[in-house]
Amino acid sequence: MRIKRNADISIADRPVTAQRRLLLDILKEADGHLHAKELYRRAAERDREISLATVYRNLRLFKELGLVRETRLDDLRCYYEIRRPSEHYHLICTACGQVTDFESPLVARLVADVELECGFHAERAVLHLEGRCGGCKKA
Amino acid sequence: MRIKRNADISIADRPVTAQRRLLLDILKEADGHLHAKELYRRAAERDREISLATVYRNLRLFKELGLVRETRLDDLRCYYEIRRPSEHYHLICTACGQVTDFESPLVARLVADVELECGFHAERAVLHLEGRCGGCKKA
DNA sequence: TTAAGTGCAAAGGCTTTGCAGCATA
DNA sequence: TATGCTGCAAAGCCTTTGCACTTAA
Repeated sequence: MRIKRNADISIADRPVTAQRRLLLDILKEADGHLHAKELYRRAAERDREISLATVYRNLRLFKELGLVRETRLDDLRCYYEIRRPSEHYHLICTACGQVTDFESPLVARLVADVELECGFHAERAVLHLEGRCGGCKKA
Repeated sequence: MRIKRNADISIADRPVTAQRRLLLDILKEADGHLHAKELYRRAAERDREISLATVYRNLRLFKELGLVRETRLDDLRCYYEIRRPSEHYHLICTACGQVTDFESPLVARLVADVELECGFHAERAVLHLEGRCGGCKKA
């Protein structure tokens, strides 16, 4: 066992262990859309002792702290990505599996419409479009 | 074991067993948003011998035939509902758990925008808004 | 000492699958 | 007989949890 604390980043008031730092680093490098096992695989390349339980525990922590966003892009598992200032959504190509981000001002309008018409106050919109990306459309 | 075939409805060219009929009936009555175990629970009230495996197998069949739509409204499980002619989306109240349907023409516009701007051809939009329904907003 | 984090293994919960028996043609 | 559906039980997969040990303050 070796837990190395690291003071140059902070995760709320929680201790920053080497594992946490490593996981956040990988999430940032990956630019999103990692599932837990893939994150674990990449982390294990740099720290052979890290465990899957630690990955899950910290993903949950990051999520609760708002550092990371969890989304279910398929029916198998959750995907995680560093939370960015602006909300975005996903395009999922059912042919090649590629996941791309997109933004649209229409989502905010839709949320406003729903509040007016249904009285429902939305705090989060989960939106992804499934179909064929530019490349696969041609093929 | 008793498999009773029933000719007065059809499921593509597949045999309509008593179990399939029962499951479709319950899905129709429920007006959507059932998860597999709840569907099983309700089915078992009328047919004590039906099995959870049959529920899952037939949900998958219905899904493949386009009779039923599967959506993950939370991270635990999938929810199933009879597919209706017009596409709709869901409002999920994080306070009381209530799930409501809504439609919006903005989704079609968004899909068109994405096709123009990103070259992505969407075949399905998965959209739900999480927040507080009218009742829970006041409380 | 006290509170918190970790690895390991076991357990949970949802879903799928293997198998033998039954149903229909 | 041949194909397809079913129930049951077991297995799969993702995720969480219990426990003992380690770390840091």
